[in-house]
Amino acid sequence: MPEKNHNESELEVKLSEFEILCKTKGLKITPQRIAVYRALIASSCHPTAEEVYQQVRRDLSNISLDTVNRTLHTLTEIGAAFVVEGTGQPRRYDGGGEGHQHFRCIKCGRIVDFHYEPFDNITVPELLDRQFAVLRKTVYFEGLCDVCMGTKQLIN
Amino acid sequence: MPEKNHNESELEVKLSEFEILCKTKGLKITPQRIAVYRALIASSCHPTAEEVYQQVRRDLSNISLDTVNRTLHTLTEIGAAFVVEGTGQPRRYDGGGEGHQHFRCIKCGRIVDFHYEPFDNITVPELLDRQFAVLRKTVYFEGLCDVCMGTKQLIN
DNA sequence: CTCTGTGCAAACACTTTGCAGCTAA
DNA sequence: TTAGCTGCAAAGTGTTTGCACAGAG
Repeated sequence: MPEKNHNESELEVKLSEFEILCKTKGLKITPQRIAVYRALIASSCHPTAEEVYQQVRRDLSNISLDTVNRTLHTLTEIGAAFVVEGTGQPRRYDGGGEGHQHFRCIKCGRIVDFHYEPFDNITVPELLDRQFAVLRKTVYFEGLCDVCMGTKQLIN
Repeated sequence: MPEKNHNESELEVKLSEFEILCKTKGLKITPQRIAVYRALIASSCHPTAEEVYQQVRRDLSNISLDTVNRTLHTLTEIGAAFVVEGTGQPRRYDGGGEGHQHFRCIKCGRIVDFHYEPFDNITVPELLDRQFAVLRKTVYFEGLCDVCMGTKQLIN
């Protein structure tokens, strides 16, 4: 699993914010939760539960895949993680950190991250904002990636 | 499955466009494909394969769920349908018609459609447009819906 | 006539659940 | 101490695949 260049302090900040969030929600702070969250934000891609599991195992050698699944789901519910859009199987997660957007190829399912400044601060429609608590705003594109377009042209 | 107020001619146009698309991609025009596509665009929500199946059965009483699944997948590949973002199980599909956006509750998974003019014509970043064929642009929000916020407050 | 699409059934992959022991607070 | 968490194993659920027949082009 590729890793990000997080500096130490940034990581610490995120972790303590996470612990506070857990406490707020009445969740206990367990080594497993810390490890899963840590692995998630350390990953630069959008790992599956399995991938997070493999990573976390390095520290907690006897954590179970179920716990990773359950924890990921929990993180998702408290807004500490998100399921990547347009997902097929297996589900892919995102630490929800820096602003970036996704492009997904409808043919091969590949997800390409990109960052486009103007999308960083989209305004939430008033109506929506009044009614719901918006935790995450994403712009999401779908279409054919370069590889699949190439393939297409060869076939047709 | 709730239905849209499509007028006849609009439906016809969509269907013939669909047939042309199929031909372009070298796909045969079968009653099953027509029926699935028809059911999909007639639905105002984001039906699951199962829901489409139930609908289609009214006309093609012995179509199989597998065919519906397979067809939905095919439509997805040719850009005639899309999988709704942030999907868990079961997958939900969208005919990709009118511009609208989605809000998804991270707690209960409910998907709320909304329409906000300014989001209708988002510009695709040049870099992306050069490299990929963007077929669909979506703004997608996640957070807590009114119901789940209410619940939350009662619990904590 | 040919080759793709369909229906059926079995196989899969991932996710969820139940329970007993464990652990953070 | 005690609610909540974890690990294990088993059960689900939705999706995919292989094959033979049927039907579109």
